[in-house]
Amino acid sequence: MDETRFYRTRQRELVLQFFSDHSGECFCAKDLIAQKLIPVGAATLYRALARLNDEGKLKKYIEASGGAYYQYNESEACHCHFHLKCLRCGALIHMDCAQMKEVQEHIAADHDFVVDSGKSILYGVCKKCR
Amino acid sequence: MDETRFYRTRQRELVLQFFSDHSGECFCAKDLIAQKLIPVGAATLYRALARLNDEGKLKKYIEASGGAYYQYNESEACHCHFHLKCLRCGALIHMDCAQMKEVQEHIAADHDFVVDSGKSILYGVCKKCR
DNA sequence: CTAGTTGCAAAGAGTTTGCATGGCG
DNA sequence: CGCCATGCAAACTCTTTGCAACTAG
Repeated sequence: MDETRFYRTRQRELVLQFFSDHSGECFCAKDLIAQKLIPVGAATLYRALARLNDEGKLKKYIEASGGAYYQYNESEACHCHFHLKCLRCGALIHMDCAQMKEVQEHIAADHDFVVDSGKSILYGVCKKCR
Repeated sequence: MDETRFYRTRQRELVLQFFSDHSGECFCAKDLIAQKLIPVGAATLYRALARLNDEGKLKKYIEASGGAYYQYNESEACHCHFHLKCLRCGALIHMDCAQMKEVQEHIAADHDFVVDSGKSILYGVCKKCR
């Protein structure tokens, strides 16, 4: 049994609370620390982000430049939810679309690959920036 | 006029040659340096990769962990070429598939977003790892 | 010869880790 | 109380930059 129990601490609550208050927005650790958006030590913040991501409460994205961004994850179960990220303005668009589910099925059937839409971001150029 | 002319140097030729010889494979700067795959100084390698990417001769990808990977760019025009990356074994699968072209058209038409397949990686689990 | 290029080493940026102290249960 | 979590600072990793020597044109 490798049952480890975790404490519910003020700091992790603060982090989760912050993201919950800014649902829909993305933040990277660097900014959260530099702008002191969450009153928590840097190391603790990194540890909290990693754990909350593991727990599925936050969603982690890798941005085009390679930086890690986090966002509050409201819809755990949605598997037809892809993200579109504009390379020009940086907008993150949530694409809830039934047809994309078919795409996943196609890839699974014809390419033997199970896509995790939650971890995949499609990069391109949005309407406004074109 | 800010016309800067560039020299054709042995080092940059070596880098491009290496990628050309390993067309279809991806490498990150770190590995190229650590394994001494190209007999060129680290700084020079980084500078060469950046420039060759700017020139369009190499293609740069950001991997899930945030690391930058480069690949020889043979077909500039191919826009139906997506990549599948296995989250377990790390395999990078090249998916040349006409149906994905339709997907891009769908996203463009219905979501007003032009996807750059060369910059987008779909994450998931490959056949072997399932 | 002139200006871009190399390579070393040092500086940076972002993230992780070690360890003593603090706090949840 | 035991054990996990915190926070500081130091360590790390990957990448960029400064600079003197070098080389393509």
